[in-house]
Formats: sequence, C-alpha cells, structure tokens
Amino acid sequence: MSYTPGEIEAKWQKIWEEEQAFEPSDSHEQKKKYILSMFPFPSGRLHMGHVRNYAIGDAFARYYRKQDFNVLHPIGWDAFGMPAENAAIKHGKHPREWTYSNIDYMRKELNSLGLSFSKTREFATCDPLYTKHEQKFIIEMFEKGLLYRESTTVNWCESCHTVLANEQVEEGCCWRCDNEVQLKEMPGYYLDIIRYADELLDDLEQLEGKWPSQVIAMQRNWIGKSQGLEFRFELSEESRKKLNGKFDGYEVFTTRPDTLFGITYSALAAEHPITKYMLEHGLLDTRTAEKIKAISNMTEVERAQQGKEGYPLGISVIHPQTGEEIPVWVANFVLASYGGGAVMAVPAHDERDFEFATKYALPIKRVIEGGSELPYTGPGTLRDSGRFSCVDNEEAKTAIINIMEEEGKGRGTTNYKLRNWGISRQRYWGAPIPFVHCPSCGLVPEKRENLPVALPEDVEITGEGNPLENHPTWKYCACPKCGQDAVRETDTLDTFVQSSWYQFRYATNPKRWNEVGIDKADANYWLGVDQYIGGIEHAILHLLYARFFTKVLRDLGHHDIDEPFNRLLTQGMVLMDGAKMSKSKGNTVDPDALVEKYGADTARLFILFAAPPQKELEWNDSAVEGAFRFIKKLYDRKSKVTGSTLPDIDQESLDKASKLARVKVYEALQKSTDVYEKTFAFNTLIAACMEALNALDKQNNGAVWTEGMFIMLNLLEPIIPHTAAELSEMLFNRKNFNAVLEVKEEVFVQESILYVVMIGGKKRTEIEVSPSAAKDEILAAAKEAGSKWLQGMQIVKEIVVPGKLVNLAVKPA
RNA sequence: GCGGACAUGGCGGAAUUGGUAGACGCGCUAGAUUCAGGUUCUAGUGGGAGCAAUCCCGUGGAGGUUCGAGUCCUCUUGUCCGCACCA
Repeated sequence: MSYTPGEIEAKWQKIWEEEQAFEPSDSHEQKKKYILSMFPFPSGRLHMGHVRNYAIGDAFARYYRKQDFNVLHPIGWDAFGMPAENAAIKHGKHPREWTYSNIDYMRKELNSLGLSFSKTREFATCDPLYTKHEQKFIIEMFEKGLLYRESTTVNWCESCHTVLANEQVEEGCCWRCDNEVQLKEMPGYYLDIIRYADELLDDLEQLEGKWPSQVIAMQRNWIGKSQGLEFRFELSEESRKKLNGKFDGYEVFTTRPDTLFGITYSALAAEHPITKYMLEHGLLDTRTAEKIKAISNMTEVERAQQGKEGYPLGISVIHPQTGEEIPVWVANFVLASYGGGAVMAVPAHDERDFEFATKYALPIKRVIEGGSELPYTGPGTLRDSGRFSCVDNEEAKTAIINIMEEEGKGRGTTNYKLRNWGISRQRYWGAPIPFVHCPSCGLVPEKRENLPVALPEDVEITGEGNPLENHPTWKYCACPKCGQDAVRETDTLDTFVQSSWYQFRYATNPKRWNEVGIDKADANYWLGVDQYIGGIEHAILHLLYARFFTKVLRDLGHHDIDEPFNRLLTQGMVLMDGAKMSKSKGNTVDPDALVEKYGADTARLFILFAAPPQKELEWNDSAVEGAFRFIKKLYDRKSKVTGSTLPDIDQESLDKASKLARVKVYEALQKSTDVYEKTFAFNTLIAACMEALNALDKQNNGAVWTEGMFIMLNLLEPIIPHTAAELSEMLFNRKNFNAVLEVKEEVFVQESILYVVMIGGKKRTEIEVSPSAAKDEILAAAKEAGSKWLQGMQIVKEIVVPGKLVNLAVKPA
C-alpha cells in the first residue's frame, strides 16, 4: 500500500481530537514543560512563517510529552489591532465579525498541520473575558502609581490616526504603515517602565546563554543606561529679569563630569520650557523665533540630516564651579526627550559640541591632556580645572560628583534612553482604557464590578477620527465615585498590552478564567515558559513589554515569576528568491496548497530540514519533493519490520552492514537529546535519520530493521507526527512512543578501528587495528603502512589520538 | 559612530567543540526501468594533473599558536541585522 498523506493525516487528526490527546494535566506534581510559539494575529490566512513557527514549537511539545513531561502547548489569537478596522472600512464588516471569522478559518488551517495544541485554553485577546481582567490590571497599576496620564509631545501617525510608542517608530516612520511620524502635543496614558529599567537590565544576565545574544544586546542598548552627574545651571541675575523671574535655572545631565571646567556654552532643546516661554512672550527677535519654530516642527531624523543649527537666546547661566557667565543657545541636536532637554557643552571633548562651536565661533577650552587634535574624547589627565588639575579623568569623575553633591549643586545620577511606554491609542478595535473623566473627581477608574468596559457594537468605522469619540452615546456615563455626569475615556490600549500577559493566561486553568485573570498557583507551576519561539522582529517591543508586565504583575501579587521566557529561539524568515515572502511581491507559497499536495508531514519535514531554525529559509520546491520522497521511502520500508517490539539483538552475529546500520540508528538517537536541549538543529537530526535509513537499506536483517524503525519513528514523531503515528500503530501498536529509549553502547564497539595515518600533518593512508591494540602496535602498523612516505625522513614526534588517528611529525633525515 | 551576527562546493547546509572538511538533501552527469514526460533504481559529483596508483590546491584574505586549525589568537576585507546627535 502506498503512502496516502491525505487519508492518514485526516485519520490521526480525528483521533487526536477525540482523545483530547494534548491537554495538560491539572496536577502540579508532575515535572512540566511550557512550550509556546508566539500567537498569531488573525489576519485571514496562515503564511509560511506561521508554519515554521508552529512546526518548531510542536516538535518541542511532542518531544517533551514523550519524555513524560506535563506539557502545556497552547494557542490563541492576538486579535485586536488596526487591520481589523481597515478591513471594516474596506468591506463594511464589523471588526469583530472579521476577526472571529478569520480565527475560524485559521484554526482549521492550523488543525490541518497536525499541531498538538491544547484546545481548551484557546482564546482571543478581544474576548470580553480577557479584556475584563486586563482592565483590572490596568486599574491596579494606576492605583500603584505605575500608570499616569500626561500631556506630552507624542509620535503621531496620520495614516493610522493614532499615537505610537517610541518602540513603534522606526527611522522616523510608523512601524506598521511606514508613514512618516509627526510630533503632536496631546494627552495620553503612560506606564512607568523606567521604574523597572534597572531590573529589566540586570535580569538580562539570567538570560545569557538562553536567549540569542543579539536580542539581549538589543534590549541592553534600548534601555540605554548611563551614569553621570545631574546639576543645576543657575541663570544670571540679568537673565532672570529678562525671563520675568519665571525661571531661575535648569537641570542638565552629563556622563562626563570630568570635563566640567571645559564648559563654554550651554544648549537647550527647541521644546525646552525656557525656549518655549521666550517664544510665547516675544523675547526673541522674529527671525530667530521663526527658525526655532521650524526646528520644533521637524522630526528627529530631519534634524539629524539638517546638520548642527542653533541660535543664541541672549541669556546666560553661571558655571557651578568657576562662577563664570556662560551663554545659552538653542540647538537642534539637543533632544527634548533625553536628559531634560538641556546640555552643558564642552566643545574640546565632545564631537557634537565641537562641531557646533566651530560653526558659531564659540570658545573651545581644553581641560584633558591627550591626543593631538580636538575634539579629544579619550582618557587623560585634567588641566585648567581648578583644584582638579593633574587628576586622572576617571578619578575626577567621582571627585567632581562628590564636590557638587557636597556643595548641594548636583548629584550623581542615572539616565536611560528608555522612555515610558505610551499605551493609549485613538482607535476603536482595542481594549477600552477603563477610566472616566469626572468634572469634580478628575480621573476615576471604572468600578471593578462594571468590568469589562465593553466596546459599543453599533459603531461606524470610517477611518476618520476615533469611532469611540464619535459615537453618539457610548462615552456618556456617571462618575463611578460621585455619580454625577461624566465622560468615558475613548482611547483604547495598545495591542502590545494584550500580548504582554497572555503567557500567564494560558497557564491559568480555564475553569477559573471568569474569576481570575491569572491563577497564582498555576502561573507559578507553569511559568517561565521553557521554550519560546518567535520572530526576531519582536526582539525589543513585545519581549521587553512582556518582561516588564511580568515584573509588574508579580509586584501586584498575581504570581512570583521574575522572567516570563526562560529560553528563546528566534526563527529566521521564510524567503523566496532571496526576498521575504509577501503578497505584494507575489512570491508566496500557500500552506494550504502545500498540505493539499504533499501533506502536512512533508511541509513540516521540509521546513525543519531546509535550514537551522534560527536562519533564514530559502524556499525550494524540489527540496520539498526530496522531503516527500523520504517519507514515502520510510513508509514503504514498513514491510521490512519483522517484530512488534524492540528486539534483543545479538551484536556478534551481525554482518558489517547491519552493524553499521545500528551505529547510524543509535547515533541519531544520541543526537536528538542534543538537538532539543542545546542546538535546536532539527536539520541535523533529520539528516541523521536519513543516514540511518540509508544504512538500514544496505542490509537485510529483520531484527535490525525492526529496531531501527522502532527508534526512528520515535525520533521522527515530533516532526512528522501523522506518518509516525500511522506506522507506529501498524507495526508497534504505538508502544514505541512511550518507550524510554536508551543508547546501547555495545553497538558502537567495533571489532576493528580505522585509524587515519597522517605524516607531516597530511593524511596519507588508513590502517585497521584491533580496539585492544596498544599504542606501540598502532604506531608500528602506521609506520609500516606509511613507509613509502617515511623514506628519507626522520620521525620527530609520534601522536596517537585513541580511536582516531596517528600523526607522525617528520623532518628530512 | 556604537552594538550583534556571519563568511565552507553550482545551491541549502554538516563537521562529536583542536583530530579524515564537504555528512544529509537539492541540483547536475551517466546508465537501467519506462519510453511521451514524469516516477523509481544504480553509479558519479570541491578544483586541478594523471590511463591509473597517486599527487597538488582548497573553509573570504594575511599572519600566528600547534604534531595537527573551518574551529583558538592578532590584523584585515566583505555581507547582514539592530540602535543611532542619548550629552
């Protein structure tokens, strides 16, 4: 009977469904593994990236299940987000309807791949039950002072009609639609992720070796911790008067307190409060005012392209040590978002300050010895720095911070590049932010018993404005505190909020999904995720937010876990002709068509075989054929099996080919532990199985065939589960899936060992010697076999690597 | 500029952690089956010389350590990715 993937796969998918084969046990006693592939956005159809992601995850899940772990391998849907609204605008369908019908379709597609998901824990993040608990967490964060509302300059995407978090701006453009991001002043809700910056940074150490080093590096970089001195520049008397006494100084931050005596000017951002005040009160001449406004309207990217620009503000500050008067400028390179939007400028020892000072002919004062040219940013000894002259600059850093602290003028401090996470979005299809604006009570959270604050169903989505804002009645409500007329918040939560805690939701027993968002005991048992699999594109956004939420929810008492994802595998992209598969490029392969033609097992085998999972995978139709051929061959060899259990084999009685076949089979078995625990190189495990099958084919011993198939089907079950199950049932009554397979060392014992003979570092010939041969015997045999290369040579050194080779170092006699 | 990764046949990729480079698969060549193509099977397949035994060269490049280097060290070239005026 030939291989019929369609029938076999349908049969097994039905059996698994009926057996509820992949539900984890509720018991917390058993050893566990939590295997998680990043959940999909229900865009409509599966693409090859999904297939790769879930094929990898499923291999882990099935492997550990066979090792007798209690395995949690869930799936769900990251269901809120803009594409649902865009589809609504395009097709006139409600986002909810669009989303859930996509989920139904994609669930079928996932089923057809034979993935071993738990079915009882599936949910979509737009389910009211999920929103309810998320809103509760948000309120708890507000009550803890971790969430606040503030009006600031934000990144605005005009095409998406919404605010974006810093992490969602890529090269000045929207991460989703690539539209240029504008700056806009508006109120929004923020989560104080900076409060957790140190922990987020420090705990990266625990992930060393378990997460890709690149991802760890990217997160470190993104948090961007730097230490230095924060101090206050006092405005000169005259300048205070000029500013109508509204300001008496401002704070600056520097990582180079050692260069304090080299300050020759100070620069403010165009958005700095003093700059703004001067603009608003006509304290600047018209031309300068216009130039500054022009800077304000530029994005950071544009400013960088423009080159250094600035204008004197006609005010001055006092140097905190020398008492000198220092001119204050406004400069386009000073970022409002970092270090308070103001800097001290030391042109002699900072490249930017130097460039600016040169352009505007500002004084340059060297205070550190070293280098022949300015600016000099290296180490050295201080000069012209008062009592700190002649001190090493590293020592001076601490010394100057100490003096400034003693004199009450400044303090040693830490700054982060990381900004607080802006979580409000001006869109409909998201979780409403559960607050009410009351004229008397201010910002008030909705009452717990009224959660979830649900989205209105009768809504018109046109793409213009915020549909919640425009809804005729939805936002009008009573204040939860005082009962008077109030207005509901119409912003919804960033969808990254949902994906920040879903790993805890899966872990929570569905029986308790109504009363709790996260069950503490369940979470503590299942988390952290033992293997997380997903794309590198989430290296910062999702993975940082999820780590942050984990720590916050821990501190709110919902669990005791510090890090959500113990091990991370970032899969490479699926490419076609060197480019990422995408509908717009028309270079896609449809998973459904592939499964239809070859079956899910071939699709899974190919995808795991074609490249290591971390690397990009180039699609290759003929290589898919190759994967198909292997499965057919495996299926065909069922006729070679002569027994239904693992046979006892008398190694001595076997011929050479059979012995070799056993070696290959057991090598594959050895390999599998390494692959799942360390290397993730499924491609090499599959190659080892192919080698084993090739070697089995070269011999005809029924017992060796039986043993080989028994073991190989076990090894291949995580990869080609349907075919493996079918053959295993037919041949072994599925007993080989429960069996604990042990490597039999006697298989590797050979009656003669092949030694490579190297002479002068080059491979010359081979010798066969008995395993019991002494070193002298081996050397003698090697010298005899290599005699023709030894003529006229003197042996300088003799090396014998046991079981491997002999190397004779020679020189001309 | 800072940070990270990578470089091996025509292609995807192996190499037990310093020990026979190119496993496995694709492609290609020849033959067999079939003969319309495909399928399937057998043999070959890093480059060069040679009828052959065999020899020389070979893991981006140049050095070094070593009996022995794809693997370790130094320098260098190139590619990819992330961040980027972060004071």
